Parts: sequence; C-alpha cells; structure tokens
Amino acid sequence: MDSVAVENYLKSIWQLGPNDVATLDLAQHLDVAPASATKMIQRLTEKGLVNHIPYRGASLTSEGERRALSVVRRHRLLETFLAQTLDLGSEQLHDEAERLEHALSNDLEKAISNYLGNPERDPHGHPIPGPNGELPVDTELLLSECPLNKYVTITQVPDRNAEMLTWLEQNEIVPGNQVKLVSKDSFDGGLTIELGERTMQIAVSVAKLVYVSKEDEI
Amino acid sequence: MDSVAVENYLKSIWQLGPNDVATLDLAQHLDVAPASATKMIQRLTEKGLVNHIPYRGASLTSEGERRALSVVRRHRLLETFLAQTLDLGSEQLHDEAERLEHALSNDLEKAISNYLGNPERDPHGHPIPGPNGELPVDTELLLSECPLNKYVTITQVPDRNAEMLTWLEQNEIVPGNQVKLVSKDSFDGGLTIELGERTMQIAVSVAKLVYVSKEDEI
DNA sequence: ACTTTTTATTAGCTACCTCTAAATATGTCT
DNA sequence: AGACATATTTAGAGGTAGCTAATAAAAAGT
Repeated sequence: MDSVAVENYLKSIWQLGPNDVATLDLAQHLDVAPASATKMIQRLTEKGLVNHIPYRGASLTSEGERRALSVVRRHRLLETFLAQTLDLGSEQLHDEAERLEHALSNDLEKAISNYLGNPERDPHGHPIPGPNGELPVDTELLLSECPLNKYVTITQVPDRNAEMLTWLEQNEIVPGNQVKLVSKDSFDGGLTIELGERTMQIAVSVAKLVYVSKEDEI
Repeated sequence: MDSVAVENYLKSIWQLGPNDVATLDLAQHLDVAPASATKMIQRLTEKGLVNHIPYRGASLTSEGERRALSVVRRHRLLETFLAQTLDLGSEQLHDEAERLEHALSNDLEKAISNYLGNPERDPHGHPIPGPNGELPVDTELLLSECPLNKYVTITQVPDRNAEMLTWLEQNEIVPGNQVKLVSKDSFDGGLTIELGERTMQIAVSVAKLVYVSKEDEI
C-alpha cells in the first residue's frame, strides 16, 4: 500500500494536472521544499507511477492516475459520509477527509459507498470517481467562462479553502442554486452575477473555481 | 502530535500493563523485532512518556497514559460510530478502527462522541475513556474467576481476534447476556457454563478475556 | 556455583521523507 | 548573444522506524 506521502503527492499531481506539473507548483501545493518534491518525483518515477522529464515537469502514468483517483474517491466518499451522519460545518469536512482518506480500507470504502447509495457527487458537487477510477465526462463550465445572461446551475464549489467556502455559502453560491452571469468587467476581471433576487460581484479568482452546468438540466 | 508508531506503542504498553511490560511481549504484540521495541522504548523514555528500567520492563508515565487513553478513546468511539452507522461485521470493526484512530482530529472526536450521545461503552462492552482519560473504576470480574452457580451478566468481550469474536457471537457470548458458571475443570482448566437453555464448555484462555458483572445489575 | 537458555540491548545498516545550500538548466530581457 | 532571474536538481545531512547479528544481562537448570 502507498504511504501517506505517496498518496498525497499522487493526489496533488492529479489535482494540478493533467498537464505536466512543475516541481515548484507541486512543492507549494504540498507545502514542502522544492528539493523534496524532486526527490519524491524521482521515487514515483522509479515506481512507474509518474512520468518525469527533468526540468520539464511530471505527470501521472495510468497506474499513477488510478491510484490518485482511488485517493480522491476515498476523500469524496468520506466528505459525503461525514456530512450525512455528523453535523459538521462544511468547511470542516475537507480537513477531516484529508486525514482519514489514507486510513480507509477497501472494505470500509465499499461499506460507506453502499451506505450512501453509491453517490456520484460529494457535498461540494465534485464527482466521486468509481471504484475503478471512472469519472463522468466533464460537460461543465467554469462560472468565469459561462455564457452571459443565461441561467445556469451551480454544480461544484471548491472545498480546499475553508474561508472561501464559508463566504460562498453565505452568498448562497452552493451546488444546485441557479445563477445568471450578467456581465464580465473586462478591466479588473470582476464578474456580476444574479442569484435569486440579488445581484452581486464576484472575483474572477473565485469564479474560476466554481463550475456550472451548461444547459439547465437540474 | 504523536506519530502512528508512537501511538501504537503507547496503546500496546497500556493494554499489556499496568505492570512493567517486557520488551519481548511488546514486540510480539506489535509484530516488530525486539530490537525495534527497545529502540522505541528508549525514544519514549526520552520524551517522558515511558519509565524504563533496562532489562526490567517499561511502563507508562502519567503523560504516557494520558496519550494512550486518548488513542483508546478514539478507537472505541470509532468502533461505536461505525457499528451504529454502517452495517459492518463486528469482527471488522476493530481493524478499521485500528487504522482510523490515528487520523481522528479533536474536533471530529468530539463530533462523533456527541453524535453518539457520549457513550460509555463500545459495542464489545469496553469502557470508553472520557476526553481527559477518565475510566470507570473496574468492578468487573473475569468469567474465568467468577463465583460458581451465580448468574452474572457478560459485560465485555475481546475484539482483537476476529475469529474468536465470531465464535463468541455464534455462542451468544455477547455483552448483556446472562451466564452461570457451573464448574471449573481444575485439570485442563476448561469451564462449563450455562447460557439460556444451553450448557457449554469454554476454554480458560477464552474465559480470561471475557468480563462479567459481579452482582446482577442490569 | 557453573552452564545453558532466554531475554534485552547495542551496533550497524536500510528505507522513507524531509531540509538547506550549492550547482545547473531554462527562460527572459536588453 | 550575453546576462540575469527563475526553476530544478544534486549533494549532503537529519529524524523516524524498521531489520539482522552480535553482545550482555537475567533466569533457569544441573
């Protein structure tokens, strides 16, 4: 079984991918020194989990991706499970799942998935990879890039930053709600959106982390 | 925070205690080489978590015990939580909790305890230490040492051995059930007990792991 | 009391993962 | 192209936790 460190590197490379990931980006994402990331990339290359062109970047092999997706699956199942059973703040879910994901056996993963009715999304709207790493084809758009003046439904919000998540929730930017992108301020990049009765501003940096569905499907 | 290894050593020393624990016993309990156990005992002594007299044995300091009990608390809360939410075989509970216990944050521990109504026993009847390590005074007896021909109530069964646990369950030796110790075969040490309608034999090695309540309280 | 057996410790090595500092490659700007 | 800045890798070292083999202490047997 992969160590906690290996699982975290694989997950990070997956999150920063699918293009070649720069050592520095990876190191910052994991909060380690760049030299540590280089070392680990080499170990992972040795194990056949990563393709590495020195001075270029790293990407996952298919086996590496399989294992990364297994971690992501466990993470998202845990978030869903904890959200459903315990009554935790949604900002807390991510951190807890981050720790527990490495300690989840196959059997428990199955039991949890089963208990939850094999869900396809976690509470933040992120798709949960299947037991073999299947992910739905992504037909969703970034809020920052969706068509103007059309109602779209929020499908995914980021979960890595607790403060941002709290802010999003306070502003009812949560999966399932409808929004209309009214204007893109091309100068500073702020977006104006309509949410229910309200009209508000949202920074591009945030809008780049929120996904919406193209057509209104619900 | 203590590493997984440190937590496991502390827990094992606690389980094998409260008398001085022999290096070999500890090593076998943790499935490591005796030399590894010696090394770790020294590290723990350095940290002030263990008292060690070379060639004699190791025991926990009060800080060591506090930390060991914190692990035990997390373990037993997890067993209770998993038993209540997921529908796992009771033999499975232990192994899963064994992994997860090291990844449980304070907040999540609280949330789980709260969700369960701050239980005092896990599904196998083991008392759950309080948040500060409080354990009830132990008034219970080993089945192997309880008075003859008196009805007593089973309070605790061992959870570390899945096979034994399955066997105990099949024979309805589970917390809450009543038994009467009919005779102790002083020769090979087998015990005869009465359980509901049935009379059966039970090995001393097993009876030494089952606790019963002295008087009939329930 | 002396020898043997058992138990515990030390010595020396390995793997994993981290770090800082130094060296090297790549990219950019003039 | 040359020089500077940035990104990456290498070199060297440290901590944790494990192992085997060798040594030392304690316990048991004669």
